[in-house]
Amino acid sequence: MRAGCDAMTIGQASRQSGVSAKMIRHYEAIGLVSPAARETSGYRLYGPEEVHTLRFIGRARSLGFPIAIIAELLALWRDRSRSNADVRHVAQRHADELRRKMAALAEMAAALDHLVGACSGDGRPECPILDELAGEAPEPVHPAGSPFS
Amino acid sequence: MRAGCDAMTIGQASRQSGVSAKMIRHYEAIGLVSPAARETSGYRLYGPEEVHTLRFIGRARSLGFPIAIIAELLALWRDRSRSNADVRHVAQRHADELRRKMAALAEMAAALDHLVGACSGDGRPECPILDELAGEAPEPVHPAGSPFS
DNA sequence: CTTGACCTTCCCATGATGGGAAGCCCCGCA
DNA sequence: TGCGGGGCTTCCCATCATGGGAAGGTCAAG
Repeated sequence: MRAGCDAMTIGQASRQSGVSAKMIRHYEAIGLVSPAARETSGYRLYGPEEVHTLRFIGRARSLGFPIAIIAELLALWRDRSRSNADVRHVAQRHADELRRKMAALAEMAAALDHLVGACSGDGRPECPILDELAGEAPEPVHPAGSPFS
Repeated sequence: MRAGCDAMTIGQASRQSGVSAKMIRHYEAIGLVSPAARETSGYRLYGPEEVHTLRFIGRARSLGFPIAIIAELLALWRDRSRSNADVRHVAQRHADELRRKMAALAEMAAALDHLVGACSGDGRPECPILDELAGEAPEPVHPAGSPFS
């Protein structure tokens, strides 16, 4: 494929990659992608190669990878002598992180469900939810351990 | 209980409430709590009432409530003519939000698990994870006649 | 009086994203 | 050739909750 024949502006690159122009500039500013070539006017120029990279970044973002990890993935992507074990390890660590966050949310949701279940919602002022938040829980939800670390 | 007899500094209030001094000042700055009384020296002074409020905030935070919603909860807490239905509704909405976030994470984790499962991690450069991120997915989710398993 | 712990305010950083302003550029149309 | 509209540039600000750290004032114990 001949490069340089189908250069495009940031708006077109944005549309083709699914990454907002704002984000493309941001990724350049923080060094995630190398500075784009410039038109004499100062406009950034993107070729299919760059768009491909941006799409890679977009997909990684949609999987929740943080920018720092995406930088690692990009380096591995470009390194033809990489080991897929390294890539797998990075992905595995991120999956673990996602599960950690899920567990934290699940814990909150469970506690919240319990409170909501304890509140009749019949329009009176008495409210176990507020009582619990105020620390005046008439009965401990979990017999041991306060919600604070 | 008589108020004003056991005033304390921000550090003590922090220890008793479990909310960091930094955050206590922040909550005051953004108007979540009313400005603390001041010692002649300029030190903030907190009584049991304020500490109680801070603990309320801390518990709500530990359930993942955002500050804006905590402000609502505080108002309801103080409103003796509140309806527990209102409180329940606020809590319910937050629980829904938590579940929404959990679902998003679960989706990412599932996709990631699939990729990790497809990568042998045997040390060679070939890596389905990078292939997928690059958009060169060799096989759809259900392998339809692909040469590699 | 010194020392050390504690307090004050102010600024900055996180992480990823977006909004918006001021100003330049480019293309098409009359 | 001139103009208008849309796209591009940079720069600043906001989110959301939290913390780090500096410069300087205060207090209590030794």
